[in-house]
Amino acid sequence: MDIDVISKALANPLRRQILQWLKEPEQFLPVQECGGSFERGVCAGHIERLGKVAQSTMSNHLSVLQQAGLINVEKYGQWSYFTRNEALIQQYIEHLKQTL
Amino acid sequence: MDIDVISKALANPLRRQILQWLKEPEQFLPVQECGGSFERGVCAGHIERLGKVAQSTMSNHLSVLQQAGLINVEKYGQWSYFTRNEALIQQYIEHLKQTL
DNA sequence: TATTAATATTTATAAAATTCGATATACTGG
DNA sequence: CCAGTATATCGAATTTTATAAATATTAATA
Repeated sequence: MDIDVISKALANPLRRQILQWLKEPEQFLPVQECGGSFERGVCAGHIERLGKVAQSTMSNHLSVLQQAGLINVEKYGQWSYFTRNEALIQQYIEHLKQTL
Repeated sequence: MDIDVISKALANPLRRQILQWLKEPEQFLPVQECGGSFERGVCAGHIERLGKVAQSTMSNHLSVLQQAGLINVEKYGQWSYFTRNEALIQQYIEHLKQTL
């Protein structure tokens, strides 16, 4: 758990927003467009359409979150499915409680 | 409580370190150099000596923390005494627990 | 009042982060 | 193999952040 990398990843409103989208995707996305469920997570394309930035920009944000360990990626075919890393998120909050 | 400003203030290792120094100053500073106690907080000069950066740099970091509301300043004579804003820090952690 | 000390502000510069278009890669279906 | 789709990476432009020297401000003191 790299506190510095995580803190920097969270120091951006869109990246924090992405984590919220991933928390309750059904609240933001039509489930039928995602193969009927979000079991595998949310694919990059859908996240891109929620944020109003270029595809490469969103891809970069997802990469930053991933490098911080805050989200996980699994690839199925041509899609990348993103999910929150709840364990690390909780660990980070716990760390802040102890050290901040 | 401006989450974005706070998150950005915390996205810097030295600023997080400053919060730690202010948490337990007696662990880092000789109390006799501070008028016998840290009741008023820690003055800028001592914080500057703990961090190995220029005076203006540290003053700027303190200003960023202050603008985020994470620390408070009180001036006595020519000194500025800094203290943690525990309430806001806890509020921020609580906010993360709810929204992150 | 002149001097010194503590801190803040200004200014300049360098480094890092953000954004996006273009391109590359990888997979799918025909 | 080719065309289309999804995603990642590269390169450049722009913005933000970090740093420090120089200067300004404010208070204490000789």
